[in-house]
Amino acid sequence: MAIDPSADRPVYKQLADLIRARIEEGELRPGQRLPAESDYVAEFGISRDSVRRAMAVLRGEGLIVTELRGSRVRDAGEAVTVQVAPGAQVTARMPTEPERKQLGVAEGVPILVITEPDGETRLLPADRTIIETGARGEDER
Amino acid sequence: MAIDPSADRPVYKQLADLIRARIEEGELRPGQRLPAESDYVAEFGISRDSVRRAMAVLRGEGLIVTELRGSRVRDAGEAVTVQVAPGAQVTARMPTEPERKQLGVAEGVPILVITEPDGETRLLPADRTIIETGARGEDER
DNA sequence: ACGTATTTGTACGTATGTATC
DNA sequence: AGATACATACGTACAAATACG
Repeated sequence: MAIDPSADRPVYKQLADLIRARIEEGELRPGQRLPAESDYVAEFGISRDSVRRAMAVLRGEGLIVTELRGSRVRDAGEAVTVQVAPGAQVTARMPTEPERKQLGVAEGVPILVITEPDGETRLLPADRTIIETGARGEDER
Repeated sequence: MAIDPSADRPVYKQLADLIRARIEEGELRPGQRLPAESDYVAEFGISRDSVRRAMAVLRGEGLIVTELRGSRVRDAGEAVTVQVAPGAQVTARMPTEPERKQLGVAEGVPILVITEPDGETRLLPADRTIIETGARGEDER
């Protein structure tokens, strides 16, 4: 399994595919540290630029998180179940940068937008929230 | 309003902030074409690299879409309202690349994941979907 | 406490490809 | 055909944060 620079698919997407597959197969497990960018550069003989693009793809998919010390496979984290009133509307979008900071959401994680019947809106981090609809007599959390 | 390369905040984020503000103020309206990357290069005397990073940020936030002919402000598009059964669970996440293609979702747009009480799951593009919950009995309150 | 190594972040340059106008 | 504009991909360099001896 290698990377073919002459293939139709861009190098960085090939690398993203490859790493994604390793994550999905469990070869890279949640919480586990990924090899450094320079490791991938050395392993596949590609530019750091391409490696960083691949990482950006995976971050955008919420599969990994990257810190200054390296990237690791995101672990699901426990989600809190939130009850919403009947008639509430729910959708989702990506947060803007200020929202992301304010809500403490990682990159690549959408936010759930709940509009209650009374017009109030709530923003919740999608990776830590499951919305349960219209069920009777249950509490949050 | 300009960009200060010596500021703490990275140039590309400053530019993203600036363009985001123009969008939010309505100076750049939905559907409208953004200036070309080279225009921003010229306007602020920064590298194309920085401009492209800024664009990537805004794409990631779902604020703009970029095509080969340029970028434009995403227009909300009509959202379809979907009813879900009481007891259904809803969350959201970013699609992986294959999912994104299969569902025809633009970059920077999350997907809603609906799990019905019977275990069936549905994936829906969040930018075109509003979920309305528990429509059993309009005389709830 | 300090310097060094590691790793990612940012930012510049250049070049080529490809699709559109 | 030519100009324009974005996509990809290589290179370099330095900064900043963290970890380690």
